[in-house]
Amino acid sequence: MNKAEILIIDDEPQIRKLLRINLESNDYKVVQASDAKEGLTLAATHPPDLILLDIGLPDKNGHLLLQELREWYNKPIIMLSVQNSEEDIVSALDNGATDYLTKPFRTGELLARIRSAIRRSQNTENHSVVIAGELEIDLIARTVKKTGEMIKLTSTEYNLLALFAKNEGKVLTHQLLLKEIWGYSYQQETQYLRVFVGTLRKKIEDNPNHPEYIVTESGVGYRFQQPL
Amino acid sequence: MNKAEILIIDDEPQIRKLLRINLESNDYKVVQASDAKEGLTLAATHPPDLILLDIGLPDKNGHLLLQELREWYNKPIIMLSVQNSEEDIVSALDNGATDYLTKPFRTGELLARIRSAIRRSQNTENHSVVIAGELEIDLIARTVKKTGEMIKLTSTEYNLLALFAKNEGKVLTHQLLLKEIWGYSYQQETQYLRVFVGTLRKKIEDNPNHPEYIVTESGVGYRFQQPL
DNA sequence: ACAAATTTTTACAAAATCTTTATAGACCAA
DNA sequence: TTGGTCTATAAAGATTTTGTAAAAATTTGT
Repeated sequence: MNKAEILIIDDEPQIRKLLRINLESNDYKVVQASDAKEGLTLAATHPPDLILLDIGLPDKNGHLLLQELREWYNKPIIMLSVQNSEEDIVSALDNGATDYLTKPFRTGELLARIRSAIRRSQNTENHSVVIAGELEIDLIARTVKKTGEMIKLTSTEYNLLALFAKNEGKVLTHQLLLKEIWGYSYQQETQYLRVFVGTLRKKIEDNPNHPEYIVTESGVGYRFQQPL
Repeated sequence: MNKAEILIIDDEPQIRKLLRINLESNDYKVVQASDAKEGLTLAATHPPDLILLDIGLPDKNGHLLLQELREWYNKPIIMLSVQNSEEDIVSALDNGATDYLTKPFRTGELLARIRSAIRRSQNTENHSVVIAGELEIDLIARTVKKTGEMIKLTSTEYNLLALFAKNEGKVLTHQLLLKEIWGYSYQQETQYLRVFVGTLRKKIEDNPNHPEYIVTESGVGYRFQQPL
């Protein structure tokens, strides 16, 4: 199981330090930004599993940053703020924030709310094991088996296959795939997809020249499906 | 869009009344229970879209009821409690509560958290499928089936068919079709349409010489319709 | 710091799709 | 019937998209 990655966007060094220590000791990988600009860049180049976003940033209002992030980022965003006004809370939640905590917060509660948010975002209506033909993809254990045999995948290969498995039968566009796996700013790098779909097919298809699991939809993207 | 239904499980009549009035004036349908037993029965016989669950119930601890509900109910459950202890909050969230608010709560915030929870839970199921005769066009998965068999279409063929399907029964002019599929500057290229309507008919019609799904309206355009 | 594993680039071949051209048929009005 | 307009189909050609191998760069683990 890979560590979940959390991006902290907050300008107060003490808060960042407090958060980092608590999160790392709970087995999260932490990335930090001290202003909106840096946060946006980090989120776009390397999408985290959850964002902790302070409202009072020096260079941009947190509500605005939330809206900008929500244009393409759909994993959890938990807002932190010294503001306890109802207006702030309602606005944040209606703009797509997953949760809202007022500072000072209790770290145990914050951690529980983070666990809850990540759990829900991974449980998007999918079973923990996806079975397609001879393939078994265990989304909790992060393992893949074919006819019972374990298949060794690199991290990126697995992430790609898991995304496919969660959307069995649906076409996933190049852009969606790139956005989800590599990040918002990689949407033009379709060559990455060709390479990684290629290596995945070599590992999971009976005949990589006539793929049955990952089929290409020319000009659109790829589709993961039950073999015929 | 039907009204979302909310089940309130709380033993204090004043709180129930306050909640009911607020929720109903925000266009929710409200069902009420005053103890755990009644709540469980109501939830089971007529599953609501969201449950508001008070922790301090007379006949059973709310934490326990939460666990029992979560064995089968996977829509949002928001916990309400006079308890503000971190232990309570963490326990509730880790047992699958969607959110936790301490009484007295601000109704605006509660309503925002309810909207947020319902929005997220509904995001997972919106399959729109157009059915015409033997044809099934799944606009999300981007698949077309005829008598259950998948039909392989190229990107442009699919785009064209999807546009037809979204406008079943209506005549679509050459210009509109060309503009939508190829772009504004292709409005004179009616030959494109002849070619692509031709290939589509070969793939979806029983007898392409006597089309039933895509009929031509000479001099005007084409119409997609239910076969007679 | 080094070796191994993985990801990112680059280059080119192969396949699929789209565009264009050519030809023929259908329909209608004079 | 005849000429004109609109439509259908096949097939060649041009273009775009995809697949694959392998080198270069980066990351990871020891």
